[in-house]
This record gives sequence, C-alpha cells and structure tokens, in this order.
Amino acid sequence: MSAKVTLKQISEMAQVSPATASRVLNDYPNVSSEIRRRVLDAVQETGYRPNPAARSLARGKSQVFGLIIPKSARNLFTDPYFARLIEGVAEACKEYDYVLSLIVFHTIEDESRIVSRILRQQSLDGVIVTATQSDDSAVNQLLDANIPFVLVGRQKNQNVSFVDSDNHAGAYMAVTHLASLGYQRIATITGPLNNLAAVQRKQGYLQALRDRGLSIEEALIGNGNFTETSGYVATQSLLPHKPDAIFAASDTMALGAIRALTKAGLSVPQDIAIVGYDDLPPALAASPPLTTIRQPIRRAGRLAVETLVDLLAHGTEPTRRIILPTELIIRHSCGDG
Amino acid sequence: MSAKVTLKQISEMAQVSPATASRVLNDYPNVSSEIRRRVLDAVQETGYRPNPAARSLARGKSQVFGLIIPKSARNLFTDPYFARLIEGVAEACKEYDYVLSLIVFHTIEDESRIVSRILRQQSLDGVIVTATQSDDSAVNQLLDANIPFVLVGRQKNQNVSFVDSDNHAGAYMAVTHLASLGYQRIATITGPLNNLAAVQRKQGYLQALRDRGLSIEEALIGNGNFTETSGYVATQSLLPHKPDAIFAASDTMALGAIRALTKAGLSVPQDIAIVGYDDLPPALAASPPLTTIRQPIRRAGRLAVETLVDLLAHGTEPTRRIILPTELIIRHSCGDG
DNA sequence: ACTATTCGTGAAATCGCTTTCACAGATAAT
DNA sequence: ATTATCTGTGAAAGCGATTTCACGAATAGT
Repeated sequence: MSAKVTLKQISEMAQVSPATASRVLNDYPNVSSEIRRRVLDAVQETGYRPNPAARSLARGKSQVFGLIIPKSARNLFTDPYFARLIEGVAEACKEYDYVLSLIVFHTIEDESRIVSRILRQQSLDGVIVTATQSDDSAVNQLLDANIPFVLVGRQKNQNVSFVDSDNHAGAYMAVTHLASLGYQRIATITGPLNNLAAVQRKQGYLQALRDRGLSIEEALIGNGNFTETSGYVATQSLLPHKPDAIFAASDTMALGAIRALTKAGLSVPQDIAIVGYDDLPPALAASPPLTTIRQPIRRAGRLAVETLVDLLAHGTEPTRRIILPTELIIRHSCGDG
Repeated sequence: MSAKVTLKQISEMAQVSPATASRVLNDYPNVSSEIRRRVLDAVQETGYRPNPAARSLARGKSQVFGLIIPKSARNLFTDPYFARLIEGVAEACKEYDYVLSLIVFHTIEDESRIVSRILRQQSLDGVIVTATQSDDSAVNQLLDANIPFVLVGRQKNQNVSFVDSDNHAGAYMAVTHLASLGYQRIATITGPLNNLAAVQRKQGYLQALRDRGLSIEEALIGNGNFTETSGYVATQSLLPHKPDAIFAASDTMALGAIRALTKAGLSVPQDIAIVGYDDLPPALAASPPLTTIRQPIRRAGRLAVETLVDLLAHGTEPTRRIILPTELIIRHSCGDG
C-alpha cells in the first residue's frame, strides 16, 4: 500500500509491455479490451498513479498553469475579489488535472524578469493573467514568447483571449436603475482610468445618462482608484455639486462614500442614493446594505481555465472572447426595495 | 535566444562532462574554480535554466508545496484572511524556488480522497494545511503517510509543527484594554468552538476577566461562527443582559454586532464599546473604525513555508512550534483614541 | 489465392538531469 | 620510497513515463 508503484510493475502484473500499459492509461484506441481490462485491474489494485515528473519529461508538458497577479494589483490583493477568482481557478484546475501555480509579483523588476524566466523554464503549459493595466508589459512578453495565456479582464490589445464581465452593461444597469427611481443628479466615482474595467464602467454610466436624457456634468464625475479612501475623498469633492445619487464603480469605494456622507450628516438613501459594484460581502453588511452590481468572479476564474484548456487543445486562433453577464442586486441604498 | 538549452549543451560549451556541469549547478564542493567559471559563463550566456521535470524525476523531489484549504473553510474563503495567507505563502514559495500548488476541497469526499492521492502521486514535497478543525482527518492522514507538513493555526494534536498567532494573548489584550478603560460588563462573541483559535480566544477573554477581578457571567458569552450574521444574532441575545462592552472574536462578527446595536438604537462606543479581532480592511472602514487585534497573517504564511523548508532540510523532529505575536490596534470603537 | 492494409503489441530510444562508480593524478602518511 | 587517502573528472546507469519503429497476425482488396 505504500512504496511507489511504477508503470513497469503494472505492466508486469498485467503481463504486457510497459508501452501497452501506457497506451491503456492514455486511452489509445488500439488495445484489445482483454488487455485493457488486465491493466486497469492492476491499476485499481495497486492504486497506481503515474509519476507527474516522468510524464512531464516524456511529454514535454508540465501540466501546470500559472496564475499571475501583477504588482499593480498589490493593493487589491486584500480585496475579496482575488480570493474568489483564485477559488474559481483552483477549482477548475483541479478538475482538469492541472496544478495551479500562483505567481505574485512584488517588485517591478520581478515583473519583467519572471515572465522571461517562465519561458525558459518551459515549466508552465499556460498562464492566466489578471488585473492587468492597459500598459502591462507582461502581456506582450507572453505574446512574444508564444506561450498560451488568457486574460481575466480585458486589455486594450485586441489580439488576446480573455474572459471578462460586462462592465459597460453593469454600470449602465446601475445608473438606469437610479434614473428610473427618479434620481436626476447622478454622480459617479470611477476607478483608476488606466484600468479598462474602470473606463468601461464610466462609459456605461455616461451612456445610461444619455439614453435617459439626463445631462452629463463633469463636476459629477469623481475619480477614485477602487480604494475605500479614494471613495471617501471623491465623495467629499462631489458634495458641493449636490448629487442626489452616486454610482460608485466598486463596493469598496461605495463604502468610502457612505462614510463621507455620514460624516457630512447626510443619510443614505434618504439624502443620497448609492449603488456599488462587485457585490462583495461587505456590501451586504454595510448600513444600509448596498444595492450593487454582481459579477460572477468565481465563474470567470473557472472559465479562464477552461479557455486555456481549449486553447491548448485547439490552438490559440481564433482568440476567445468571453463576456459574462452582470446582475443588479437591489438592497436598500437606493431607497427602494 | 529561444529553443530550450540543455545541460548537455552547457557542458559542451564549457568543455566538461554533463556530470561536472551538474555539479557546478548544484554547488558541489569538488570542482576546480576554473571549470566552475566556464560552466557559469555558459549558463549566463545561454540563459540556461534546468528543466524542472527532469530534475524532479532524477532527484525524486517535485519542488512543489501544496497549500491545502479544507472544505470546512469554504465559507471563510471570501475572508480576506485567506488572501493574505496565500499571499504570504506564494511570496515565500517563490523565494525558495518552490511551486505553490493550491488545493481547495469542495466536497467532503474530496477531502478524504485527495490526501491519499497526494501521497501516491509523490508529487508534493511538503504541505501546508490551514483552517483545520479539531477533528480534521487530513492531518492524521498526512501524519500516517509520513509526508512533511506544517499547520497554520494550531490543532489539538501536539505532535505536529505549526505556526500560529497568539490567540490567547490577543484576546487577553483586547479584554484588558476594555477593562482598563473602565468597562465592567464585558461580553464576548466567540468563534465556533471546534476551532482551536476560537477556544483560545475565549480563554484569553476569561483569563483577562479573572486577572482584572471581573466576574464571569455565562450570559455574557455569546456563540458565533466568525460570520457577520452570527455576530448580529449573538449580539441580540447578549443585549438583554446589559453588557457595556463586547469583545468579538473576529472583525466580521464585530461588524455584525455593530449592525445589531445600530438597529437597537444603541451607538458605538457611547453605549457599548467593541473590540474585534483580525484587523482586516473592513475594520478600518467600519463606523466607527474598529479597535481590533492584528495578527500577522502574511507573515504566518511565509513562516509556514520557511518551516517546511527547514523540515525538509533537517528532519521533522523535533516539531517546530511558532507562535506569532499580536498587536492591539486602537481606533474608535472603544471610546478612547 | 495473393498481395496490401490495418491491428495489436513489444523492444528500445528518448526526455534532461542526478548520482554512483571508476580512475588518474596529487597529496599525505608511514 | 611506498602505500594509503584525497581530489577532480568523466562514463554510464538510472529516474518513470511516452513514443517511434518494427513485426507478426488478422482483415481487406482484387
């Protein structure tokens, strides 16, 4: 029950050559059912599992996927977003029998260097990259190196496979919801605009305003960077312009907004309505519980893996573009529900 | 610059045998400095990196650590705790040149099965286990199988290496802080008592009460399970007994407590003081910002890896027991600061 | 009935690195 | 001076799979 079993032993037990045993294990077509059974029995009996290192060496594939989280995401790492994403990725990797290797950059030199190390080392079959900024060099390096990868969250470069949620539609939904409740002076707090998701949410906001016939006021657009503090600060600069509702491009910023409003003696939603984005746990616990946009993060992680598997099996062309739907979760920060 | 470089090529460039080249790469003592230089030069020039699969195969080690997160932690996975822990672990793994393989259980059958799969597969050099419950079978299996591992967070079984933070001292500090501010009827909301950390925090609470000469009242001890909701519920059952302060064994529960208090028309800290535990980001964003106990989670992750490396190098005996200090972070939920 | 395919199987090479063994030359011990 | 011990190095044997090649048997084609 203990010492490692090898293919050779299996083949002896089944009285076939290792070659044939290997064929059985890899589901090759041309093996007689009789032999297939004998081998499978031996495997069953011994609890044999192929040695991954040997297999990697012989096949020239590692059966490892890397999940790379660039330095720029460092502050975001405390964000439950990543926990969710990682969870989805880990789960799917396990299912497809890949080992998940987590690669977190900490310093900038890391970033440029590690990617090239990955290549030489030929140790990753594919890579999932998340939280890229518009200018991320990692993407280009990966591209140059011709190593299969998929992005979670889009990037400007059109020529890559990605899975993303529909930021534009999510923001549009949020703002439309506010408008339909009768709010007129709807402000927004954006994310950092070097992040494509942030840009798209902003555009969704603008589009909704236009479609609703509401005017766009520069003063009602505050800039944040997804952090609580930035939400707090942005809200303070928004207040003089008398918004009656705020669409924050992340829950965390929405929380900051609430804090600023409370401090200013305003109450939510009586004085100002708020919609967040993400539907992370704190949104539910906030007071009032936050109306927000939910994006299927875990599913995105899983799909990223599945896309990668697909890429490996069927080639990287054409690039896969997957956009997941978002939902409006109505709670109490808009005065309805 | 591209196609994979092998040891053989290096050895040819340096005009030595592959054996010697290997020696250089692995820092063996008996190689002349002349040859060492030649080999190193060739490595430099080609950007050679040993093929991990081949190395694993030859050495019989995988250079992979597993981080296993049992099913029981599932609900906790949204907890930033894990993000932090993973970050620490990932960082240290990278430093020590290990690949980190994330193993998340989803179903119970998973748990019992996967561990045994890990063994057969001989694919993990070591394992870090977190969020174990008192009765976790994974630990015993690992023990039986003789595979090196370290726990993050203690467990009842004394015979294992672990890194943990000082839960008892943390709780003690929190409660002592409340007592020294003059609070007399200090309640607590515990974590699930099948979790050793929760038990230890409760004991720290009790001890502090005793040392301060405060009486212990069963009615002031509420049971929670680390979730927001459980904090909310526990607080409601606590209120009839008129506590003037609450020590919640997690920030998340503290948030639930605040919600319950607010709903009951009580304000923090004027009516009731609160101390949390963890110092996760929401603690800062809460209103009022939460006084809490900070534990060095990321560091714990890093130390777990280092301990594992040590275990591998110097044997698993004696078991390593590392207890990290906690800090009291004073903010505004206790009426001071 | 006879050559041409297809099938099922085993022998052996290979993947890239580590490690044991043997050996010559240098150094130390007697 | 002679034998014993190191030292530095290379040849070659693994590590445990996969895969190519070859070959006899079975099947198909004419």
